[in-house]
Amino acid sequence: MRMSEGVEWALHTCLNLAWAAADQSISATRLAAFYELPAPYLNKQLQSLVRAGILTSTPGPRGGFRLARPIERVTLMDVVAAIEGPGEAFRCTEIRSRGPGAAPESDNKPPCAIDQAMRRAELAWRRELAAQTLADVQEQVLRSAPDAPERTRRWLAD
Amino acid sequence: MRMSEGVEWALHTCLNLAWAAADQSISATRLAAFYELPAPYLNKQLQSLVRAGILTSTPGPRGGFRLARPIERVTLMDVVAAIEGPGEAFRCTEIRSRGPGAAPESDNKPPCAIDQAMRRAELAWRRELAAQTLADVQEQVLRSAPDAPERTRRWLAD
DNA sequence: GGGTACTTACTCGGATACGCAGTGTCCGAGTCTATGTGG
DNA sequence: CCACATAGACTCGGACACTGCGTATCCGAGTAAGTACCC
Repeated sequence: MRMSEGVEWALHTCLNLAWAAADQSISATRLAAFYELPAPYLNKQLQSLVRAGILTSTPGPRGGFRLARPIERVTLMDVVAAIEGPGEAFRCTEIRSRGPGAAPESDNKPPCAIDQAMRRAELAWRRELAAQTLADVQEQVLRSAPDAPERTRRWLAD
Repeated sequence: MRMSEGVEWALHTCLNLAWAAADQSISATRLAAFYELPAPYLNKQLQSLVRAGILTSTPGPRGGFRLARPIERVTLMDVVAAIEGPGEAFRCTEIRSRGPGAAPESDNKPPCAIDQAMRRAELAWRRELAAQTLADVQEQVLRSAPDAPERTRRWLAD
């Protein structure tokens, strides 16, 4: 079970957009160059964020991407769901109702106990992701590297 | 991010082994037939469980698989780790230290804030998985379908 | 009748193909900007 | 000098190849049981 690498890219990029001026659009090319990432592929991920309503995109020269809303209202769950999709990691295929060991019809009504247990764990994961906003992460970065914002802002403006 | 289907197979199969007599080995072929699963592939998954110390295998006629220890001491985390591997879903590739936006050397010492946040969520997931044993799931099944154990035991003994 | 060697059939275990999602790349539609021209 | 038309360049957006992992399968090594045979 491996999460898409695009999630890491999207999170870092959203933070970079937060450091920059709020009313400034930054092109995918420049955002990609900041980390030496393949620009077209990052663009693909950013489009997912636009579809999810996290970013807004403006075409044409001087265009690019910007945050659709303040990062205080963007949770890690939002970004993960935008990139990875809303589907759950564990998907019960109801094998209990197949084969000679299949339970009678009446027993299929109660939910699969294994599915329930796995869902409970995954719900804890999602809850933790939803509890943390990008602003929280931003604050954490500020504490460990106070000069990061200014340095990022300068490079993006260059 | 999709979890391997083998996890579901492994969990159901471990419960089936728990229903059967503890000192009885059951072959992969019969375990697979119970749900009409491809026997060789299920065998592959069971081998992972053996390597993880959850099952023990005995070759030769009348051989097969059996639980290595009572299911009270087998958590969902054990099974998931055995099939999916110990690696974490989100893996920080440290893109912050690449490219022109790379932080100075001294700033690389503090851990990546994004990595920390993602680890926190994944830790909650793992904690919830480790908190539930197969015995808990078994008990849940008993409440919703009290006749399932006897039915499973009979079919496997047939 | 009892012990022994052998054959047999069945089991796990690892090595081998196939398919699909994630990864990476490319080109086209749209739009703003800058320039050159005419009034 | 100002307004306008035009050409240009830059942007996003979706459509097109490639790679790696998960899926599925097969065959060989090993073992216990059952059997036939000999003492």
